[in-house]
Amino acid sequence: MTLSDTVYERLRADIVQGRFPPLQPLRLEQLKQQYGVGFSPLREALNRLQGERLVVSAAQRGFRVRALSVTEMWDAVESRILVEGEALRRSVEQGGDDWEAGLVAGFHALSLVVKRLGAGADAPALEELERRHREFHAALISACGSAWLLDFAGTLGTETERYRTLALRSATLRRDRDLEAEHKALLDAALERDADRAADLLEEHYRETGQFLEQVLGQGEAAALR
Amino acid sequence: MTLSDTVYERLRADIVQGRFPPLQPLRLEQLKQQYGVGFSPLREALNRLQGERLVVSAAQRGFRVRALSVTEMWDAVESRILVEGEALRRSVEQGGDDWEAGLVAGFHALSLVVKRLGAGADAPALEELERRHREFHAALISACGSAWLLDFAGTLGTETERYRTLALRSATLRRDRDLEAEHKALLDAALERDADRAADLLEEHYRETGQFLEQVLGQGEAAALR
DNA sequence: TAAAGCCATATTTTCGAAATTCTGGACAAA
DNA sequence: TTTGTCCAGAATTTCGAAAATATGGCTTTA
Repeated sequence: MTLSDTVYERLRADIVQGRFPPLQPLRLEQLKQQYGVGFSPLREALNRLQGERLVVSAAQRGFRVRALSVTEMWDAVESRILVEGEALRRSVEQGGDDWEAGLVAGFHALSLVVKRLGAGADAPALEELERRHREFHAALISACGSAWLLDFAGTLGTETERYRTLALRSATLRRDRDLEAEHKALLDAALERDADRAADLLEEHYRETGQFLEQVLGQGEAAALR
Repeated sequence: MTLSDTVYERLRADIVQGRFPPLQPLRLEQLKQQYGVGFSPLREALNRLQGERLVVSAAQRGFRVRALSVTEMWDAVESRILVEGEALRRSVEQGGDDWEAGLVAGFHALSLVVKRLGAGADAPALEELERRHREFHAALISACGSAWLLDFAGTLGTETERYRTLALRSATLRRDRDLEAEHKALLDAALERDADRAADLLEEHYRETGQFLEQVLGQGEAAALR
């Protein structure tokens, strides 16, 4: 693993988890201090992040964290529904035993951390929740057989993760929403090989999240979107 | 425009048009000579190309041109049908006067170069054809309103372009296929605001191209896929 | 003969200095 | 007052050398 790779991962995490707010200029001199590396690995990492649409750059004017907006959030959510919906359908149709095993394992791991959390949820616990959530959804579509769909799903996943971390800083999940039940229903539909129902549930799941995000972002953290 | 940008575009064109064959190692010293720049802009360009999946890299082992294969080609084609199909539907539903104007203009420009080509087609003429073809398809989906779908469509477009340029070097377009008619039908369906028909035609159009590519790649240029 | 260790060479990766380019404010002219 | 120009400071971009790492052939050993 090169220095570039390390710095890439650290920068990525710092952006996704909102430690660099949207639109913040990423000054090389400062990052050099912060991460303790030279210009070269920094610029390489930033160029790669540009490909994932986490940063933007203008010639001779350096890099900035990409902006967030409610409009853009809905675009990401709807695109995700399209891409992951199709990937899920294919997985349900083509997935083998190992796919099913991965699903069950992923759901169980997610349930455990959800229960453990209960009411109190500090930052590292939320990160763990986010990670297992991501892994469960990755497991759902893992047998789709398309590298491109998985690629796009990954990009959209980190994109929407930016909004989730932003929202969860100011609000806690609505009590009237039973996330565990939504995931359980998704798991059941997948195991029963009901592709249409699974895709519908996934669509519903993501739209709900979108509405939640819109609500929170609209009121509380509007400042963070500028 | 920085040196990085320039070198990025040149490298990109050289890969897409097959002047660097698949799997070819991209040695920095050689590229340095070839493009007359230092290491920094080269590595930045290569890192960005990695994000577009045109090159791959392994730590301490440099960069290579990404491989091509028939399997991967079909994945790209099918993903393209999904993404552009949805984008086209939305464009047909939401597109305004300027969208229609762009469509008609794009189709006309494409027809002109197709007619001018006739039988003889040298390399620069083929590049022009490819450009207008790309622009017509871009115009079709340009009013979809989704930055993400346009982004994915662009990536898949350059990916499939790699296969087209490879195939067109060894084979000429089948005579029994009337590309102009296919495009005309697509244009008509779009202008008549028949989203379903347009999407079906687009799907057909891309699948036909896929079969053509499979045929050519399977026999003639199989060596180029390794 | 086969396997393991080692060295010379080729290549990538990183650094810090130098060159280039932008920004914002002060000053002058209309 | 407004507009335009110029300059100093700040930031990005580029370069070439130095450090770190892989590769392939050679020798040694079992």
